[in-house]
Amino acid sequence: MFEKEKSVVKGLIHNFLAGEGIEDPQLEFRQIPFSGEWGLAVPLFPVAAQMARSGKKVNVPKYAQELAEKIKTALSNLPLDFSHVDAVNGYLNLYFSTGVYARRVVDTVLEQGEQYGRQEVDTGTVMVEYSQPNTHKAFHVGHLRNVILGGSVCRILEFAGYKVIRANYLGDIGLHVVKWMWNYLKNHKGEEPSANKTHWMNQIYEEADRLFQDPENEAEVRALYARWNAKDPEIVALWKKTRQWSLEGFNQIYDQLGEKFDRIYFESDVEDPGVALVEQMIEKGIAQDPRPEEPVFIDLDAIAGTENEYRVLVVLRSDGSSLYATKDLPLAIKKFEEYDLDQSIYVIDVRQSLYLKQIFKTLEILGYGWADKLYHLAYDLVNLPGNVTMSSREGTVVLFDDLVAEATRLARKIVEQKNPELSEASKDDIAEDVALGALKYTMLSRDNTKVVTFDWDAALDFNGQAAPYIQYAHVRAGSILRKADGLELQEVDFPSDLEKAEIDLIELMARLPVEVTRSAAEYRPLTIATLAFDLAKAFNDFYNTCHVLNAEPSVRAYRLRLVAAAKQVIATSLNLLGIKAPKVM
RNA sequence: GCCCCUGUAGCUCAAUUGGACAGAGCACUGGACUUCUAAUCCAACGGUUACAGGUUCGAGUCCUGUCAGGGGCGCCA
Repeated sequence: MFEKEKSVVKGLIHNFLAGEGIEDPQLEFRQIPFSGEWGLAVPLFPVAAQMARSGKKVNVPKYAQELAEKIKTALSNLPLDFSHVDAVNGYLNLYFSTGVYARRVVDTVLEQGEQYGRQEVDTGTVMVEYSQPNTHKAFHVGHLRNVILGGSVCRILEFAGYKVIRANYLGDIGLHVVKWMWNYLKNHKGEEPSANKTHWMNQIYEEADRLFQDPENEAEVRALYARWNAKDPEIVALWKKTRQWSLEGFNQIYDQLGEKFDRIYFESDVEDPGVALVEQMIEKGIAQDPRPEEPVFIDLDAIAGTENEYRVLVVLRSDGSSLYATKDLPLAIKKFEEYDLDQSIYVIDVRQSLYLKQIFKTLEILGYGWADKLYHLAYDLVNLPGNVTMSSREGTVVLFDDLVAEATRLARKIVEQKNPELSEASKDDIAEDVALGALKYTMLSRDNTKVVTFDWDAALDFNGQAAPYIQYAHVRAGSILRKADGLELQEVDFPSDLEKAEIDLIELMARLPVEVTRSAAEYRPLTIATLAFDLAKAFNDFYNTCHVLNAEPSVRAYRLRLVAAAKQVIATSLNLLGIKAPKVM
């Protein structure tokens, strides 16, 4: 927003330093930490350090301060809209005229509306593969982190200028599917899924998993697996039908979460191509085939000339059946055949880091030039208190629909208290927006590399640094604007003696574009989550200290614009996190 | 044994990527609703950034080592 100012200032400082005999100085702009006034800070330590390195005997901090003071004097005629300049602690601080800055930020936000913050600097097509659930099984809190992270990263990348293709990869084959079908045929034949399809599918799966412990049952499942492998038409038909149920169940969940996929890949689609690819790799001498004693493998370290870095990747079982690696290789290739990708991102938990590194390396060895465009976006697990991993065998898994139901019930109770006069339908909507928002925010407000510890109390705590707090600020802003209906939102000047609360709020709004770029570059929704909270906090502070509707007309005029702009930026940041911003709550 | 991640206030987490005084929330304590929605705000309390060295004008951030926790390392997914 201040590129022009930056380049002008940079030019002036360059000229001055050149006069001092300093060529090609390292100049950068930072934010001035003290709130109350805006400006650009130029640290002069790098320049002073340059001098020190060039042989001159200087005390760096002292010299930096001297330089800052000299430049300050030289800049007596301030260009553009700067009001004053200071030299402090080795920094040259250039302050903007408050009113001019404030108006520029607010006008920009209102002019660009929901496009404010959108960047066009990053272009290209990027595919993001995320969610990747197994059909016929449950959807639990661990899966939730993946979807929420992947979904938010997609929104942020789009907002940063990329064309994003959302991909999902479903585990629709394997022992778990056969177990499920066996139990269905034996104990549930003819049944149809209940309203909550994923829940119903999972119940049958968990029962199957228990029964599988009995050797007699296991033998039956193995027999069914053989029929499945032989492509018995009856079993294939059942598989397709039940897979569809699972898909519909997942779509219920994705709808609720606001996620949509552009391309769905099935494990079953890449199994045969994978086996064929393994045969090719054996022919080329890339893979070794000691079957039947041992499985087909690739000695990556031997090929790459490394030690203990890539290890060994097993690509086919000794009985010829496929593994994850068998299928991930052709899948990667398929993606680049179908789309012209500049980047292909895998949102998968951190435990698979080595595995994905091996897959990427193998594709490089196979000669695919795009292998360097593959990126593993790793995130850590969702554990239970005491760092206990959730396990369906232990019965410690928290299912998605149980969690959402409980959170929604609680949110609904609070809406009932706060706003009893609302219609039942809108109470329901608000409760769901609040509940899902809270769950999403919990997942997105910690770094990808950190373990999320799930506990019910924290998940259902709607106070403090949480989505409902941010949503509430948005509601308050909307409420003011609604009551101001009839008052024109005309462009007006901002005074130079703004309140601290107003200044803080405007400063945060101005940061959105930069944060979008950074968040996209790092695949970290966290930075947006932090900004959203800071914005809400600043707005609530403003709300308490600065009255809008009953302020005198000249003040009211610019504050109304400020409120409208703040509402917009809060809504945009929530949207980037995939969190709904309700109108009332 | 080797590799990766993590370690910051009692608890859960930030920290503009090496910059100015390490900041929030929760909890605890004390205050604020005849005023735009109190799902709010204000104040107070809380720190040897795991430890020890090193690099640097400057280190929570980079390097080395140690300790602690988690994860990964040939036919699981």
